[in-house]
Amino acid sequence: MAPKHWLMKAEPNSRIEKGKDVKFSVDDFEAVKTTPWEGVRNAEARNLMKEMRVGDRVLFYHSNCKSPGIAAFAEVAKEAYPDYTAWDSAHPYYDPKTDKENPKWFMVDVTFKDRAANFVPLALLRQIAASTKSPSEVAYIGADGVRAIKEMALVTRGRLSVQRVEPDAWYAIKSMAEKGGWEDNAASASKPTPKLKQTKSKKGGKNRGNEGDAVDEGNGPIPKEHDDRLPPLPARKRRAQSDEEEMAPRRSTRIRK
DNA sequence: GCCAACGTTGGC
DNA sequence: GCCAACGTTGGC
Repeated sequence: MAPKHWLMKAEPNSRIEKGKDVKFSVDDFEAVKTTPWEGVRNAEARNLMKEMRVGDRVLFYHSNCKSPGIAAFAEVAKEAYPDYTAWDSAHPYYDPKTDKENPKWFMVDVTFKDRAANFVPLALLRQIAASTKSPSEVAYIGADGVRAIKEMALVTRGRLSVQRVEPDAWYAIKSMAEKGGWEDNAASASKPTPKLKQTKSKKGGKNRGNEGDAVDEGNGPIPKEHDDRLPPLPARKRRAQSDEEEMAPRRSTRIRK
């Protein structure tokens, strides 16, 4: 049967969690090609991964960064199996409440397919979703594309790290990634992003691929775990209600305002 | 099993 | 770095 479509989020910027860098950018993804999508600690996201089948298509999304958006296309390479990182006490997403007899968390393997020739910023998707029709630059996605984008979980709820995507939305985004056509700043329309003159040094050889703009997280060297033995840490890594374990009743440190 | 407090997600 | 939104927790 026809492949289904999904969206999966990863963080392109370095962030240290329990001593490990959870960064997983499109460049990291392209370099490893296939990765276990470990670290998902949210039940709904996990359930969606269990529905995935080999060959399903995946939008690879850059999250929690300066220019969030769709950076690449990928494919499901292996169906859900227990996420062993939940049992590794040294792992950032260790979950002491689970055990091997009765796995709670699952992951799939995902294979990198193509980089988006044009990074598709969340801001553009929001802009499309906010209007009744697409901006003229992306008129080619048609009414169906607009409708489907309006309905994307990415736009309507945001906080889920693994989402279902309907085919029309997938095709619309695929076209946008291929054709582009929008102004660079259309994406950041609502946001005052002063762009400096581009006298900048053109990012030297290492094009980080964020055509969206140069987020560039500290050009740090790619984290060592890039050898094929160590899987990178993709996915939303938080969502772990794990630490705390049995102790620590909720403490009220909340001081807002 | 309700629901308010709490913590996390993640855009901005 | 702020903070809105929202999922989770746990007291009752």
